[in-house]
Amino acid sequence: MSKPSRIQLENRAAIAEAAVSEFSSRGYHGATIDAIADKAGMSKPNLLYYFPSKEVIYRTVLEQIVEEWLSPLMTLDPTADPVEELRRYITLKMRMSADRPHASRLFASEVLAGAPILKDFLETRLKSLVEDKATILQGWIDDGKLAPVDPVHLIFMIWATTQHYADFEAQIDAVTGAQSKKPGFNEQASQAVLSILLNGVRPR
Amino acid sequence: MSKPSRIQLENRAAIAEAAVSEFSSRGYHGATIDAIADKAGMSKPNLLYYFPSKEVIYRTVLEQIVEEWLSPLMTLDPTADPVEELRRYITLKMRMSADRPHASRLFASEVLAGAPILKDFLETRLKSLVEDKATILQGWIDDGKLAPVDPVHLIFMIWATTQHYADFEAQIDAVTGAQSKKPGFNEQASQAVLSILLNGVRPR
DNA sequence: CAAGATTTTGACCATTTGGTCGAAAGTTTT
DNA sequence: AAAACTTTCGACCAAATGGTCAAAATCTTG
Repeated sequence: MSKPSRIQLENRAAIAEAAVSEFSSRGYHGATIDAIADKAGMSKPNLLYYFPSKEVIYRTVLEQIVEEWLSPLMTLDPTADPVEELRRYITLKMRMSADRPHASRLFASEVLAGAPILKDFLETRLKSLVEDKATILQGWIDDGKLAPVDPVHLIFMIWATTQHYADFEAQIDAVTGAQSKKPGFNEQASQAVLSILLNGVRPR
Repeated sequence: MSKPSRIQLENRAAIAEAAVSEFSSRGYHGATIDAIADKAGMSKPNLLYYFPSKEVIYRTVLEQIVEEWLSPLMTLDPTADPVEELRRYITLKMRMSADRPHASRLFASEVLAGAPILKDFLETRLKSLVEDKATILQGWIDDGKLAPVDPVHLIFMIWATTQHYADFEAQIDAVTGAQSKKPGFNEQASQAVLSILLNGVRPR
């Protein structure tokens, strides 16, 4: 096993990108290898030279997404100011939603379907991560620095609201008249989300 | 055209229920007529005697869902207390999420895919409904009865958080250790959501 | 209960699609 | 530039699946 060639790297990347796009908008079963290969600029047999099967493509891109999806949650600093920490985290997640909407939708699509592939990951790594962060939040609550709310539900709410802007983009565009494409929309949305969530958890 | 017989009504209902279940967990393309027919307790040709095609089944159940999904938003009373009105609405949506998770997920799946079927509905009826309710919310804000937040984003946040409990059930179950099946979980979730959202919009 | 209408289904067809194969085209190495 | 290796793809296959049809079974009604 030698290092992958330049062609290998380029093609694998092109396939992954095309796959995220196709899987996220058509769903696992709706996406076809042909369409992914087309979008990646190669023939179907050529694509299958790089990935052995459709399912492996799916697993591969899903794993990549999960890794980058997870990273920002890991950085909650228990010694910092809770409201500012949450502001930073929410802002980051809003930006991720705006930057990689396909990735968000692919993850959503997998979970919607009952997370057949990610179930194990969710039950182990994500679970312990959430428990970990919930402890930090609970510590802040115990110190009176945060209003008393169930920390796990707070985490769910942050995920729900931030990811909503990517996952339900079609609905948001329809209702706002495609405002979400305009520059500044994301800032406006972040404003609103931050205002409500942070006021919602500020101790009173 | 005479009235549908008892058999017609029963079978159409059984098919619709099976279809919601299949479409919501497998997606449009992943669901098969065979599986829907099986779940509805009949053969595939028999199912196709009641619905001419897969797409018509899909459209039919989606329309039913949209109608019931829409109804609770219509009842915001501008003369009532804003926080209490929002509490009522959020509670109702949380209950809907818990009662009809499949329906919620089917709707989510359609919007995730770019709302190919519902686009028109979202751009017309839902849009004007949102504009309508946003006006009511803005009125409350102008009266100082609600914190100044963009009303449209507030509506999005309510949808996001409440539907999250149905749409991401797999993730929530994984992270909480299948707590969501236990009685009382929905009350606890409602508590947290209400606490954060209502405190978030209460004027200060 | 018999005639007519409705409901049900086994057998079948056409298309789509995931995946294979062998040979051709292109690259890299010696 | 020849050998060796990597990459590409046309042609093909088998399974899955949406949908048809004619005949059988069942139900309704005069």
